Amino acid sequence: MRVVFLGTPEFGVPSLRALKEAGYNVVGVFTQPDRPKGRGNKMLPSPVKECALSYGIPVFQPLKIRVDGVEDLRSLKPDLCVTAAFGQILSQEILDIPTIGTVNVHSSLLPKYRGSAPINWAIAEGETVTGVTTMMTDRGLDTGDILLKKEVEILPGETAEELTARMAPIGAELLIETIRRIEAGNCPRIKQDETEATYYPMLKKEMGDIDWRLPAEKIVCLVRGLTPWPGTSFVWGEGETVKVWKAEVAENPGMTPGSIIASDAKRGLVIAAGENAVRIIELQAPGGKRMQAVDYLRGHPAAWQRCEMKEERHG
RNA sequence: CGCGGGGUAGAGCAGUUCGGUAGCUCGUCGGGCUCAUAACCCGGAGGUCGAGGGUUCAAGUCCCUCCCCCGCAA
Repeated sequence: MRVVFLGTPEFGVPSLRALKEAGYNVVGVFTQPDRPKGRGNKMLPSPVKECALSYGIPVFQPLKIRVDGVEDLRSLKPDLCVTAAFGQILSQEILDIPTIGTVNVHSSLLPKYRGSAPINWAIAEGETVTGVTTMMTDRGLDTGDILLKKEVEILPGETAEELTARMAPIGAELLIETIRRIEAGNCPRIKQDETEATYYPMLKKEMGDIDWRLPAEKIVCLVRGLTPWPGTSFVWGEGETVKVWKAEVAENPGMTPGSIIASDAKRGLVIAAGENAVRIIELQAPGGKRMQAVDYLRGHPAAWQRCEMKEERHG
């Protein structure tokens, strides 16, 4: 069976690797073009590209696969296409190429959390269980028929980064099982229940702006869900943006949201929220690296003076 | 060469403008006080100031080169 894999970030790597190790004939890999990344704008290949090259699989990086990737894909004569966090929308023309169809590995329990950032959103919404779903890709956004699902528990305090790393191999395993059952002709295939469906948008930088009027519980979940990107932050005093890496719910003696309840090395950094308060455990100041909040306070003994929070940030 | 911030004791920082004995908070070690404590008091250890070169009587500080870390941009 000729398989073409489409994926970009780290999440897809275990799936690609699993296909190879299960002995499938991966005849080509599509991934996002190398883009200038990081300091100095160095061009960096995607994790999936690196993995593909290590296996000697031909790599294709069309800017828009539905425009300039169609012929390449067709020439590979795939029986099956597999997508895992590819990052581009497939056209019907593309979907029609593989004879069996296109299987997508999606990191939520569909039809919940459709969209490009299901793991982040599941955590941000305070879920305790999520999962991976394999589905037949169709024209819609994560709307295709469900093949197999596997639940994954979200651990207390777990960040999107940690959970993604944990779910990627689970997705890979489910993918192989899915393909085996497709080959065997006994793979379930059920339509998604549209009444149960939820869609969540792409992550944007501004989503990480902390609104202290929200309940502390909500803010803490947002911090976990948006780690490491886009991250959560708030503005401290005179325009200094402080990034929050780790936080927990603390008690609020009744102070107004955004005011500082504590900021010393003994009690830590505690800020009042709409309900309860948020203790910031790990933070990152401009130009600095992430550090324990108490460490930051040691070097900035007057930090408490800059306590006017901007409460009217993004409504 | 995309833009910017930074590297000083185990941790976090000040000192660099204008060269002149290496400082602060915390931790750590020893001692003391207390029914007791994340409290308090006294004392000690711990630093090639990222690396190399240059200027100077004298460089953490001025000049040149390099290395490393971080933010923006996705």
